Amino acid sequence: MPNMKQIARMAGVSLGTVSHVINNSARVREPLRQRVLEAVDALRYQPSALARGLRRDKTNMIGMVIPDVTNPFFPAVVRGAEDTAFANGYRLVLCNTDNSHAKELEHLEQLRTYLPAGLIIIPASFDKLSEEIESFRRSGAAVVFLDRIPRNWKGDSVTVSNNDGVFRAVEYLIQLGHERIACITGPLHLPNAQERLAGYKRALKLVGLSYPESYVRESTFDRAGGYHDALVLLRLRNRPTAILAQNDLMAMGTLLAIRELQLRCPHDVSVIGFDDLDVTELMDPPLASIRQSGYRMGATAVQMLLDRVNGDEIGAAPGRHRVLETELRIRESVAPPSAANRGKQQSRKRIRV
Amino acid sequence: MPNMKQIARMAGVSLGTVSHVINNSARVREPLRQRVLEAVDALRYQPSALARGLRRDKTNMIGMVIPDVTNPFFPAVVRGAEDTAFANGYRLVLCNTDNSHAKELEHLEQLRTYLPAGLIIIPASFDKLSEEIESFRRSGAAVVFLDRIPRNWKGDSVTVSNNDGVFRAVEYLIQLGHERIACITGPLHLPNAQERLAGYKRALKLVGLSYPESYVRESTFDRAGGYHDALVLLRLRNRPTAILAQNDLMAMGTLLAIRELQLRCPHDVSVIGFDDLDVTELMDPPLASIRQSGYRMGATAVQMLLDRVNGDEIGAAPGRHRVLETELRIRESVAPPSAANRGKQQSRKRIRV
DNA sequence: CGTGAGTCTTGAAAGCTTTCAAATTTCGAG
DNA sequence: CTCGAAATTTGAAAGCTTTCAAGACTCACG
Repeated sequence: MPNMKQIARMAGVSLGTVSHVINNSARVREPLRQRVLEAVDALRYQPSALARGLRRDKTNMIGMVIPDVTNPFFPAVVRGAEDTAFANGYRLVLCNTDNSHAKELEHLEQLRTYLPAGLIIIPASFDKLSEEIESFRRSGAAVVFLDRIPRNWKGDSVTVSNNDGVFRAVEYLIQLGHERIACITGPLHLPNAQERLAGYKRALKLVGLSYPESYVRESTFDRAGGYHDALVLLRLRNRPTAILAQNDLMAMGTLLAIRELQLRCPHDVSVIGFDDLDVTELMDPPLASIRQSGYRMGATAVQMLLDRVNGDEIGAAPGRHRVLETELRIRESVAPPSAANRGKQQSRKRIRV
Repeated sequence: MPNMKQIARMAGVSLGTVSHVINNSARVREPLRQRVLEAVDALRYQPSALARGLRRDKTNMIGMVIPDVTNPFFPAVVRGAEDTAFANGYRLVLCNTDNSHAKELEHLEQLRTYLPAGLIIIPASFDKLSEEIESFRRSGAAVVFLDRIPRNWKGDSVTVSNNDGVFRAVEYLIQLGHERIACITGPLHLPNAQERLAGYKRALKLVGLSYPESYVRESTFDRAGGYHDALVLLRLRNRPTAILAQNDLMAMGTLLAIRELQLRCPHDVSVIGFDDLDVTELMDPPLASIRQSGYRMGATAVQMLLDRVNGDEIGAAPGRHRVLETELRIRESVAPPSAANRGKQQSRKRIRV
């Protein structure tokens, strides 16, 4: 591991000059410049990122804090982030929180000691997070929230149009003739779950469809959760003819539950998910879904972060809030309600919320 | 961001003492010790990972170099690695190479300047890699190869029993009565693709089943590859009754191709994949697969790496080569060949390889 | 009370880079 | 050829920790 001193000696110049050549931080006359570059080449010198970070008070790392790479929505986000980070000379430190506040905190505290250029975070906790995040910003790191945004967050963020996406999906179901539409939500302390639920309610309200309270079930964003709550919904006396699951994993669980009860999708129950994972088109039946591009979210977040880092004044400009579009992808898991199920038509009245 | 100097002043001791308390690197009398700890608490002091790494010539980071998180097999590996890394106070820097040598090299060169404690790598290139890897080891980092191992690698590694896994799967197909068994392989410059192919050949040879050269198709480890080569196989005059795809993505592509040609799985063609991804049981039909646990691979790799790091002499002990078991998971995509297809029985003769 | 062996503490050096003020060189003009 | 301004180059300091040799204490023992 050669260092600058060796380069300086070999090139017959001072430390400062070597630094200037490497960083283009000052004009250096051509002959010297050449000698330095030759030495760098000869010794295969690479500056120590540690020493550099120590001196500059900032490294080229970006902390990426997510709940769990194993959840199939997140890898695309990570990839989008890593690609644009890499393209700009930055590296990603990946941290899984499992939605645990304690783990999140530990990751953040540790990350901070590396003086990363910034932080992309899909938060696990909301209220208690702010102090640690503030401490990050004070130390000069740019912070971008992704997918889930704490209410009082004033900085940069990237989300998708959760409300609208679900609204259009439910609207579509209604147009097909569905009147008994249920919704399996994620944990309602998460803003994105709330927004998706709001979109559901908005669509029903618009046409004056009512729904029993039992049609909305708060669950967890995984397959087991979807499976469990779908079972409950499907056993209701007044069984829904369509189920909107707030993500694809829950939708998969719903399909399993339907199969288990010997019902058929879409004949007996239509299902729509959210995310539009790659695999959903291979399922039985292929799953309709509200598409959001994780890749674009990750890429956008890092881009915003780098804009901040390269911008003149971190924290000076007001926070930007990017909202990416969603897109409804209809597949075979959705169909008009069958004659048998359509029977007990309900009168359209005001929704009770 | 308080530093040690401030702690020292506040506690009325010297820098050295603070360091000793924090690292337990020397006995410190209780009263001083207390004062230091109080100061640490009061100022919420955390040592700078950069300065520490610079001084110690080693950080608590582990470089994780993989082809692509977006490939559904890898997230489990990453997660397994991150979990055991985190549990031991280490952090993961994630790098995607897209199987490009250039990207791999750039990642490695950059990583090295951070003096990571170690490196877990699923290599993209093989021959040309050794120099950079050697340079890593010389700088004191432990290196563990995962999943794909260069021929001449003498250090630590983790793989699965590729050959055996495929052998048992093909054996199973043969027991069901299949005689026309095809194989879609990954790129054959990859050791794991070679091993899986060898397992296939071994099983056929054992019972003296021959197969036309056209039954082995080298493809890419993704859905598009599987789809494309399955189409070719399915259009052969002597259509195979079973296809072994060397990973689940290719198996999914195969299912798509079968559907596209209006054939039925498993009635017309049985399919077995490799990996046993979570989603495969939801597919149409549920996909049989040779299971390998990515999580365990990742966790094992980091454990081996940390053993090295904590061991006395890095590089002293000979390389350990862990081979994890695979397990055949039969699902509805596999059935005995139908009567119609079984017709043209072939005489069992020596295989030609 | 003096001494020597331990036991604690300390301060400085080292690890590698960036940056800044100061020193040196270059160059054009007179 | 000389001078002053402008352009380069330099060396030291700073950033924060760990580690090591050396100094300061403690304490039992004679």
